[in-house]
This record gives sequence, structure tokens and C-alpha cells, in this order.
Amino acid sequence: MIDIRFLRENPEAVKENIRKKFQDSKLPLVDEVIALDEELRQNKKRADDLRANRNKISKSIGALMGQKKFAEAEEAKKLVAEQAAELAACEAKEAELNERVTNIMMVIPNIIDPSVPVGKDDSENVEVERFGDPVTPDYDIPYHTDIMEKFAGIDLDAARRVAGNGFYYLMGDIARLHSAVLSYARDFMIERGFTYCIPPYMIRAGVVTGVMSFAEMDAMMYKIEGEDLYLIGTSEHSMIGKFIDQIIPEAELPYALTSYSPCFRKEKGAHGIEERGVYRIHQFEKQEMIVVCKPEDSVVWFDKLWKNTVDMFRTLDIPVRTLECCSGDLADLKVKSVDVEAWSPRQQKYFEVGSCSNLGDAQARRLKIRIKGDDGKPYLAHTLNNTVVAPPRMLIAFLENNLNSDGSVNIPVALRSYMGGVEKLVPKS
RNA sequence: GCAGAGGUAUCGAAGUGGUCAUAACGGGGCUGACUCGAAAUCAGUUUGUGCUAACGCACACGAGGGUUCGAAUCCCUCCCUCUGCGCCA
Repeated sequence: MIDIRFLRENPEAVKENIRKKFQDSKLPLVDEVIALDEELRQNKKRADDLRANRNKISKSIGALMGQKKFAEAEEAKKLVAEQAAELAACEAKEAELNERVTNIMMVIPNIIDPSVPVGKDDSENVEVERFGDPVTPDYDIPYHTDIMEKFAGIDLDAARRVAGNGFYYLMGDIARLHSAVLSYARDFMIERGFTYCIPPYMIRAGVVTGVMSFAEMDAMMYKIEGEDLYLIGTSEHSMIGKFIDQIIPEAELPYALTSYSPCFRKEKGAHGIEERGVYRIHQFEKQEMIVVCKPEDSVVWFDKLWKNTVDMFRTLDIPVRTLECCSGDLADLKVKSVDVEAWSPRQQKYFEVGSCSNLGDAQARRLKIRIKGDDGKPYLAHTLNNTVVAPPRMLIAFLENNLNSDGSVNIPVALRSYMGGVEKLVPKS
């Protein structure tokens, strides 16, 4: 959500931004919202004047009653009654205009960073940098569930009976590997100065609508029957929700937090939920990082954030690359975003394991996350978020890249202390 | 889950239908005076949002409705906190 004052003063810049995102159908909304906003302000002025007048008269009634001038008080009451209908009409109009303006502002995309490459869709995303050699071994890399099954590490049949498609049982060494990766990722981020958090895994509707659009909510969120609660789709939801309506003293910033949570997603309409395995599933776990900072610091934080993920994957001997989201593929709330992708030797391509986003002040404006400056004036914060690691999807990359020709899986040095000291996992069959 | 008490600015807290609402009183913060400096003392200052060229005006007393000329105050619904009892990892 952008500042309507900015839109009012720079309609051409907002239109240019819409064109860059290939959303030309939204172009008329700019002039429409300017006109509606003008009408809203005029209407508001009139309503304010009517309220001011009513307040004035009401106050005088109090004085008249005190002096026992009841007849005059009755006269004054009539004056208020005369304008009551107009005020009611104004207030109804105000509410309606307000809603229309907000609805439009919600779909006007955030102003993208000048560095974002212009492109129509995900096919035009731009590889930024590769880290590590994407090696292709001379032996076959099996499908990830087949690797897991060699370790008696996954039971999808039982999961389907118990919960349906999109769920999994991880077992034995594979389950331990899953927990080890999360524990390692947690400590990795703590060492880099982030504060570890465990947030609520359910949030109220009021928080949900604050952190995502209605369409996203419908496609992603599971609702608890009979309660005003939703299962979180990522800890970002409850972590950003933590700051709703807060005015944060400047001295406390930045908040650099790393949070763990299970994530629940309906994946309604998403491609791939039918695919066998743990690539796209209804439930997974994630170590996340989020930053709330001063506006001038968000650009620097953005680079620090994605580098953390790259570094973490490199310590686990997984080749990765960063892929910059082009203008057309960038979600409307985001200023800039890069995906971290891991190399899949089986598929001979990189696939997404994390996403780093700078939301600018758009999320803060919706959620009223403000900073109190030294001069006492509050201003909007900037927010960022990034995936540290999200297993079990991450295990696909881990297993494929650390698999040996004999079917054993290397445990990188960094992870060994979390795996009881073993250097490699040897299959059971 | 039941019963009782409560939710007012940065904190504590008064206000229970109008002349006590930017909000008493107290603490804290900031500015200044005194001081070599500090403490103490004294004086001033200290909510947010929207609209306005400005003066100002409006809105907000947990949230949302209602009654009223007028609501922090009365009524309804919901949320949260505390205390006790019950239940429970």
C-alpha cells in the first residue's frame, strides 16, 4: 500500500510503475482514486463542520440546562435535529468513499526499486550470482522420496491415510536430519546477531487481513472452526503481527529476528500439490528472518538477509544461486525481492528454497508500524523478511547434493554435532 | 470453564451524562534556571490520526454497535488483563 499523498502529488510516477509491472488494466485506477479522494476530503470537511456545529450547540445546551433555561435548551435541540439528517448522510457517504479509496489503494502496487529488472513474468527473472559449482555426478540421482525410502525415512502412504495428500511422516535418520537442519539454521542466525523467537502458530482474522490480501488468505490459510483463529502460513505472519499498531522508539531499532514455526498452507490453485513427495505440501517447518528498521537502512539489510541464506546453504555443501524477481513477477506489496535457489543435480536446474523481500513501508502503512524519532515525530518503519531454511523441501536439495554413488549421504561438518557426530548416513537397504 | 475486579496519554491513576478532557494528581522523559559538575529544588514542556495556505476543526478513553441535543460515564456484543476456584500438557 503506497501513500495516497504520494499518489496525489506524483500520479505519473505511480502510472509508470504500474506500466513497468505490466498491470495496465490498473492505470485508470490512479485518476479514479484521485477523484474519489478529492470528493472524500470535501465530504469530510462538510461532516467535520457539521460535527463542530453540533458539539458547539450541545455544549450550550448544557449551560442552558444549568441555568434552568429549559425553553431555550429545547430550541437548541431543534437546531441539532435540523442538521442531523445531513450529518448522517455525510457520514454514510464518508464511510462509503473511504472504503472505495482503500480498496483501490490496496491494489495499487508498491513503487519498485529502480534496480528491479523490468519483465513480464517469472520467465524474465534474472539470475544474479551463483555460489558453488552445480556439479552433475556420473551416477543417477534418484527422486528424493526414493532416497528417503532407502533410509526408511518417509511414509507417505500412512500420511495419506491419516491426513491426506500433501502431508508426510518423516522417520529415523531423515526425521533427525530435518530437526538438525532447523537447529543448525537457528544457531547460525543467532551467531549472526539475530534474536530467536517462537511465535504463535495461530492468529486472529484481524492480523491475517493486515498481513495479506483477501485472495492470498483464501488460497493459503486454514481456519479453525468455531474460533477466530487461523493457522499461520509462515511465521512472518505472527512476527510482523507482533508490531501492529506499535510506535517503536528509534533507539530500539533495528529488530533483527529469526523465528521458527510450522507453516500450514492450503495451496489452493497452486501447481504441484499433486506431485508426489515433499516439494509442495500442506505442512512444513521454517526458520525465518524478519527485520524492522529505519527506512534508510532497508536497502543494506536486504543484501545482508539473502546473503545469510546463501552462506548457510554453502556450509551444507549445496550450490545455490540468487534470482532477482522481475517487475512483473514481484508481488504488489514488494519493493524488491530475490529468490535463493538450490541446485538439483537430478533435474539439472535450480529450484526455489527461499525468498527474500523488502516491503519498504507498504506493510508498515497497512499495519501502522511506526518509529518515534528523536524529534518526537512518528514515521513508518520498513519491513523485510527472508527464509533461512524450510525443510522438508530443503532436504530435497540436501539429499541430492550430498548423495554418494553407494547410496550413502554425507553429513557436512557444520551439521555433524546436530547428528550425533556421524559423517555419513548409510542406507538400511 | 465458573465467579469477582479491571482496561483512560510514556507509566501509575482520578473522572460514573454537560463548565475535569488533552485529560486532574503523582512518577518518568525532555528544555531551562541554580551549581565547578551532579543530586536536590524551581519553572516550562511531553498522545496519535485526518483535513486545512493558516487560524483552527474533527476523530480516538480495550474493539464494535445502541440510547441521547450531548457518552470515558448508561445499554448490548466481543476482546484482553488480574485474583480465586476448576481443569490440564
